[in-house]
Amino acid sequence: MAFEEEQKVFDSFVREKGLKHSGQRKDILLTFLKTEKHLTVDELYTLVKKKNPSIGIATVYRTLKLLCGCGLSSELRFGDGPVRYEHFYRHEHHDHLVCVKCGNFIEVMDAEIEKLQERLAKKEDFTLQGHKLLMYGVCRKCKG
Amino acid sequence: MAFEEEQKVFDSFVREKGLKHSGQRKDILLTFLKTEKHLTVDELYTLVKKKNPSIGIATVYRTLKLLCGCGLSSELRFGDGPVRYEHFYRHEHHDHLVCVKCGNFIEVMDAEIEKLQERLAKKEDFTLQGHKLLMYGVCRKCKG
DNA sequence: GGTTATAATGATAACAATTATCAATATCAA
DNA sequence: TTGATATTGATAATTGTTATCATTATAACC
Ligand SMILES: [Mn+2]
Ligand SMILES: [Mn+2]
Ligand SMILES: [Zn+2]
Ligand SMILES: [Zn+2]
Repeated sequence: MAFEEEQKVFDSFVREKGLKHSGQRKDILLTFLKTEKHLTVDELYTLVKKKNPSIGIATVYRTLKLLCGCGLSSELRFGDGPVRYEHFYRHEHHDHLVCVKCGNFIEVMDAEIEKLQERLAKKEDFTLQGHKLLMYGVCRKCKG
Repeated sequence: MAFEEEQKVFDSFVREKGLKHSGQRKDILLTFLKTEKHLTVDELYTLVKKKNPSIGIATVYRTLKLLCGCGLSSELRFGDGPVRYEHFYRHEHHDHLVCVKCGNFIEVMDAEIEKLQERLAKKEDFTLQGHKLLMYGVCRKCKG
């Protein structure tokens, strides 16, 4: 079974918090890990049901919260619609170019932008902990 | 009466779209304009009711959509919770430092960051139309 | 000014996403 | 093995928002 490291991260988190393991959590975790996409709860729920048809959607909500808590995942919010979850563990920080035509997005990173944000925060005597930068526009494909 | 320019913007929009004027829309517009805050629908609804107690919240939702449509306002989405509306007309573009302790936020602008976003988009052959940058952390006050 | 087509309104139902509740079940330390 | 307690799935409740619809208001036309 792959994803030993990620499972170890989750195990420590569970132990540390006095939680318990469960088959459902394992199914959800592994399905999430093997699907390298920005998934909604519902999309992940549909995928996990193939492996475990009796799973409840509430458990998917709850488990994704845990995955965010232990640093394996992080939330992504576009306009309205449901929250999306992306991989976080051992994935470099990145921001997103969101295409307003097709809905796809491109992952990008710019060290200078990151640095300038720090400078900006310092100017306001603000301790920066994180940020979300969403850039909207039209992607290459959709420009035809 | 103040805000003649903003009212003119709204008037042209209404005329152009074949809509009609109404007392409610005027009340909502003026209350929005005189309140220089990042308001939720509910907050604005509460304020407008002081002037016009019979107003319905649906009309506030509808009118804020119009204000965004004509460029007088724009939406702001933090984590979860309701959408906030801020002034847009004749307000320079800016981004936000959001304090995770007190919930307040600071408006900031950095021309270099803006420029670098353009560069980043161009590299991906992406036509940039706009962006939302939220920076999370702890503000001066909350650091004690 | 009165007529009339049509847009706007407010109440409220419907909806979507999420969280809370709870009885039944599973986990795991002792 | 036992027993305290965490987890589960179903589903009710909640929140924020949009849709519906009968009634009312607006404004172009005469
Ligand atoms: Mn991503
Ligand atoms: Mn602002
Ligand atoms: Zn596209
Ligand atoms: Zn603060």
